[in-house]
Amino acid sequence: MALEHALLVALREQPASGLDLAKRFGRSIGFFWHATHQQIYRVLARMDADGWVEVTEVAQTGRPDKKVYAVTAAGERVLADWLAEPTPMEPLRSELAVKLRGASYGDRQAVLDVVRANLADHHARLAHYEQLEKRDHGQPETLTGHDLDTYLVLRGGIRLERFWVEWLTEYLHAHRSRPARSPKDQER
Amino acid sequence: MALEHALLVALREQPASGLDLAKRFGRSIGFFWHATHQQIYRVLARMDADGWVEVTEVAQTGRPDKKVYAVTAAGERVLADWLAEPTPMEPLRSELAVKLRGASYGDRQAVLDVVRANLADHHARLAHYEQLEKRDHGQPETLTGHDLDTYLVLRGGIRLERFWVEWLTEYLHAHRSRPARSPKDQER
DNA sequence: CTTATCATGTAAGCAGTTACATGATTCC
DNA sequence: GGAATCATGTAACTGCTTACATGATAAG
Repeated sequence: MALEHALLVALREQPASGLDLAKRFGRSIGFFWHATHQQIYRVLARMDADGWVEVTEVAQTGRPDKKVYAVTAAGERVLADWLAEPTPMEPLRSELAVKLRGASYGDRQAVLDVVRANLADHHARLAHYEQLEKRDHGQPETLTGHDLDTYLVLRGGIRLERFWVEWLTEYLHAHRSRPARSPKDQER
Repeated sequence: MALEHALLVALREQPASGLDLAKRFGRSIGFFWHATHQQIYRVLARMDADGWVEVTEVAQTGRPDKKVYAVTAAGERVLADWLAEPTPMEPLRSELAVKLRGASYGDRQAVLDVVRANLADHHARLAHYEQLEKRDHGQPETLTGHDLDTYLVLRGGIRLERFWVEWLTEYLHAHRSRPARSPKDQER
């Protein structure tokens, strides 16, 4: 379970409310982690009870109050300890990969359409990430500390999207080279 | 939820018992899906109740009986329908990525050690997959149908491990080029 | 006047992990 | 005699998702 620790990292970058965090998890941190606001609220409440974070209620004009969370000294210790722990290799769990493998047990063309749709999504994301790279990280050679880490995680996002684009392209290409005998033929 | 469908794919390849499936999920299918035997037993029981699979009790000499599951006609239909459904882009959830991003909030050297350990694991897996490719798929140009799909999913496993190796190598290299001022310095 | 955004939460349920249990057999 | 493998399962728990609820303001 690492949502706690992902939240600690996010809050050390910048104290924030639950909804702020949910939004950030849809952006930069979201390259490799995702969480809904409900889950974030629950975990935040637990972390507060455990003394890892502290809350400041902030009144806003024309908007509901918000609870801004910040990491406590105890939370900093928890995070530092976790960072030094070994992380076991996590197995990827991909529904699309199961479909690629099982394509011959259904309508092949329909699966290829699903693959094409996913390929388009990954292309779009890759373009978006590459734009972020150009916009936010002008001269990466000069970066150090946390700024360097942020950049390198974005690099990971880019590399991951390239992995998807290349793999799905290979899949489509391999099946284009070996079409069904007749266009409307069902495989068997 | 796709474990059901992953099991349907596995059982269409070859009818099997719960433990057989658990073992297979540690191998080829395991490139992109993983499940423990307890989870498999539970899902298998539900699929049996739903009429997606049927059980044959097989007596064995010197071993406990086993229940061999096979996909029913209804199960085949469920699988075919699912294969044609669009699959939303799934966000990757990586604990290691969180550590990369948060490294400056702990002992940087300890995190680099964690990264090195993971890099070694991914190197080993990559070598293993490449060996499988060489051993099981001599001339890939000749493959068609399900054999081609199996090969292409293995290709995905190889590409994914390369992604990890390249990304983690980039991370280590970037931090080797920008060392702490003094060897025992703590970052801040 | 409706929709979207800000902001926080409750409730119900499913998916998945971890620990434990059983009972026989084969290997060392 | 002890450990490992084959084979199936129960029980307890955690993590996470989905649906729903509230109540205000800003934008179209």
